Amino acid sequence: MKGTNIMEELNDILVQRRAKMEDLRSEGVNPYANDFPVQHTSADIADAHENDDSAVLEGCTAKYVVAGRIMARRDFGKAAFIQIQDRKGRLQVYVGRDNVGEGAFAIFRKLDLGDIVGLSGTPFRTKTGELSLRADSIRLLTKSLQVMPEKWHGLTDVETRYRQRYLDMIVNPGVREIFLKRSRIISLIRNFMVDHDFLEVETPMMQPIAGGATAKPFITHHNTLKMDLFLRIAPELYLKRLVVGGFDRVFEINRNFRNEGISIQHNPEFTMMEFYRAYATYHDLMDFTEELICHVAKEVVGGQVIPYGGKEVDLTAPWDRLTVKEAIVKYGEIEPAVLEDRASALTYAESLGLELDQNIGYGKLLTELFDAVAEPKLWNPTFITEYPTEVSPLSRKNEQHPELVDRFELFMVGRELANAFSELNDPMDQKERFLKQLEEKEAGDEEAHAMDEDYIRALEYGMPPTAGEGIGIDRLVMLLTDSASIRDVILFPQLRPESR
RNA sequence: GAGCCGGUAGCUCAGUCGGUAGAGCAUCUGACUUUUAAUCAGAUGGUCGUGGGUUCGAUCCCCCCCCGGCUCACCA
Repeated sequence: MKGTNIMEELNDILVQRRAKMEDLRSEGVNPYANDFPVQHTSADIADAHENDDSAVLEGCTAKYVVAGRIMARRDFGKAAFIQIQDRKGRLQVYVGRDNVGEGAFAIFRKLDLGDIVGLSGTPFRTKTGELSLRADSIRLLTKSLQVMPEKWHGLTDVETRYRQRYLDMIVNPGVREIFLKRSRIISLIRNFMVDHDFLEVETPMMQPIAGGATAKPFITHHNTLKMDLFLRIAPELYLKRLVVGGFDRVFEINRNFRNEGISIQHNPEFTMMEFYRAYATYHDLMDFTEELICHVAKEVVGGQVIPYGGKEVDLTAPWDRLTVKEAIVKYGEIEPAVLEDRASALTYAESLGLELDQNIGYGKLLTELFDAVAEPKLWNPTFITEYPTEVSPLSRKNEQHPELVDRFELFMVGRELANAFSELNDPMDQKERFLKQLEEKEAGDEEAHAMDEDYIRALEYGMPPTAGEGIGIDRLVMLLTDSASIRDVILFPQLRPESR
């Protein structure tokens, strides 16, 4: 039988809800009304009357028209207290038969937790002192056919929270807070950049060559062009083309996609801000980054010492600055000489239990050591400089030490938050670096950088000396919202499809 | 990709040393016009993640698979 009734698959509560909705319809109540002009929020009432005592409110004739979802309900036969939730918070409403009328009250009695109502009323204080609204009218605006999670324990199952984020947002106020903060953080960053005369731009998400970083890309296909495209792993090469074109202070806040593992700090799509500033060096960007993040933290968290993971992070400037080697020496508690030649560094790495290719380059070896020994211990913000040229195909070489590049990464709470360098603008050098990367690709490194001929051509027209940086926005939001997992700061984190 | 842990009512959880399951909240019926997890009386609700095996009998033991979490690997 084709038309198996879906009702048969529903539990009793869901069947009841649907039946109630039909009842309401038959009584002439539209369960999906669309004609209620809301005039106030819960916050308007709180803001206006939080300091009024019951005597003052007794004479108050102000009328408020609000709407929201019923989150709690305490019935007393001919009256009830409900709590409604709107975008600003919760409001207690006293609904009495004598105030709203017998007909409206009879319908109100049939409403469920989760239903959305519109109502009007005047403020008063209850016997226990809670600022509330005494409804003089109430009506159903939207029927909820699903059941709200438990009022006390709420929704804690992480899988359901991520899959049904809407429900998570309804019942977990902390989740709302995080995403309100996320929005605020991004606004603050955007305003800061614009105030410093940066121009916001949008560059391709679908790219014929996935450049600007070393990572495995997602592949997609354009039917009409009959060509594969890559979802971008970074906007870098396009933004630098804009610097060549004369937009010499640009930034972009947008998604990158990397086809790699998922973890507590990695989502396949993540938000990054990249910015480029001509006539600046990576030293300038260290100061700029300090200023930017301190500013955002002050606005969002209220200070420079912020809670994270049960501890505190001190963002007070100036931040520590160490070279890669200094950091390994400091946190590995070794003699500097150990790192001065490849062989002794490799012996040291093996003593730590690192499994490395015997042919690993000296530069790569140093960064492996740094990741193992120093990164997890960098709690307060620290700039790390003097990265090997070998692992930095797009960075400008240091003029005194060409085996190093003018680059820093910023670390906090044991993880990388930003990566910046003085840009390589010598097209010949750039071409050689790309060729070197191609060799590595042929040697089996899937993530080696691809050759981008047009980018070389752009550099040949001349790119002014420029410094550029990428800041991981999700990780910054994690830090400023004291979130342990990147999934807690991404509205819809990537999950496998729900099995049915 | 590997290891460990988990999946029982709408939600939060307990439980069965193998004899087909309980609580609280929610829901339903009734009482109640100032409650704050309201209260009181009664009631309903489950293919115990999926499939297979062992067994007289499996939600429980074994195996495969699915989904999630954490750790590691890769990376930002």
